[in-house]
Amino acid sequence: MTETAEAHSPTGSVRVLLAEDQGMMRGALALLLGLEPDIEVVAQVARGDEILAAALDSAPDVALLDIELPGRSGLDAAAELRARCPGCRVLILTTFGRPGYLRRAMEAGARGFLVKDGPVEELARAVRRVLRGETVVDPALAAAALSAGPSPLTRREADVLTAGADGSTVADIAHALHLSESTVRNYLSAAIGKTGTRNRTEALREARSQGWL
Amino acid sequence: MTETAEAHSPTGSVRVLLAEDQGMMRGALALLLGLEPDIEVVAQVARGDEILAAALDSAPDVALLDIELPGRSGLDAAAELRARCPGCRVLILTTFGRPGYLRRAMEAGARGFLVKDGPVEELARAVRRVLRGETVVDPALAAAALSAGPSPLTRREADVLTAGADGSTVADIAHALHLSESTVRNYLSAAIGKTGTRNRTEALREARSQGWL
DNA sequence: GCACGACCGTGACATTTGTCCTGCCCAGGA
DNA sequence: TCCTGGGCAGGACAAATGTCACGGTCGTGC
Repeated sequence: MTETAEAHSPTGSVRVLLAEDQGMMRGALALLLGLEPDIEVVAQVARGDEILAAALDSAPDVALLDIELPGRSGLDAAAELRARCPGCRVLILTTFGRPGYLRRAMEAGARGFLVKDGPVEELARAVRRVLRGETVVDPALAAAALSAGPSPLTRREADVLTAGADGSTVADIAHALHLSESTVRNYLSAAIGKTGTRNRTEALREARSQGWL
Repeated sequence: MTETAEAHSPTGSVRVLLAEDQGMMRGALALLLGLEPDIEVVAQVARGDEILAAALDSAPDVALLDIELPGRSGLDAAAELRARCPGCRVLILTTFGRPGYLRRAMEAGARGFLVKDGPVEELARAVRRVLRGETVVDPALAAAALSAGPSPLTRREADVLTAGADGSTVADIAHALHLSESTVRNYLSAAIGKTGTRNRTEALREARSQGWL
């Protein structure tokens, strides 16, 4: 007995949940997938914190999740789905092929990782492959993710870095995180050192591009 | 005689050029527009510097342009099309409804300005309205753009700000722009003052959110 | 001609940022 | 048990950043 048979709804049509914040993108993808004879979009959400409820409600076979969503990260939602909605396979669909994103997606139990570049046809193909139990990942990206290793930043270092992303001063960050200014400077210095950069702005860029935040 | 008749190709089908860097988005929109019986996508490009050539080649009625494109800004391309391809109406399609973007789009001769939020149906509707000679702009956004006034930053202030966006030091910027470090600091200070912010990072954020860069 | 503003530069100065070293507490592993 | 690593904090110091006052050159417009 194949995995496909288990996962399929009896009608033979793949039930897909779509989570994507940009309205036009969401609508376009939904319409597109809906055109495929064997695919049916049963739920659409624009926020990360609406994913779980929608999934429990509509029991999709595949959840197509953007990562950067308002309310809750698609990666967090993926982990949640894994626990609360085991029949549902997660396929991550993201703008950025950051090594750290891929790593975290896999750790969260995602079955596939797709970048928003590349042709649209890949989307339906990936949905079907994931449903068949295959794992869908760009090999080059996978290699990069493996070779890069996990994030060298500690939880607090990442916190401080993101808290300063908007141009906040050391004092601002210290206040926001209930830390002393000395501590903030120490974390920032550590983050700068670990990223091999020269200041917090560069450190932030590097950490972001690696998917460490 | 209506404007529509002038602009239309004889077949009665609207010829559309699509410029959008994200592959999946581009493909999805092209497919979608292609589904409309009266619309035909005659050219697709992923870079800003390919727009003009493609337009001259395919003579579209409407050019659907993203703003943030590699190679050349969609806004610059719009101004170019206005001069070299007068029969072609420009419809800007962008992620961010920044007041300054709208202002510059209109100054560049765009006939419409659409944000990527909002439903997909708006897209085909906007294409048709632009072709009929109407101007398509979200009224709330238009009001914001008008009330905000034009950018207070001079060309050089904007240059220096963007050159420092990646965390470059004063010395880096000075070298990149062939300026003295003192001059760079003066421009930076001016930009910080005009944006009412406390440092270059905040100034950059503010200038970006206003569409001044 | 003159005022104005954009452009470019200098130098001095105060503040912020980044580095390094020290110390303490606590949890988990060898 | 000791050792290590994370979290937190203080202090001293050098470097980068931001401010200000000043001077000069252009072009545009009144």
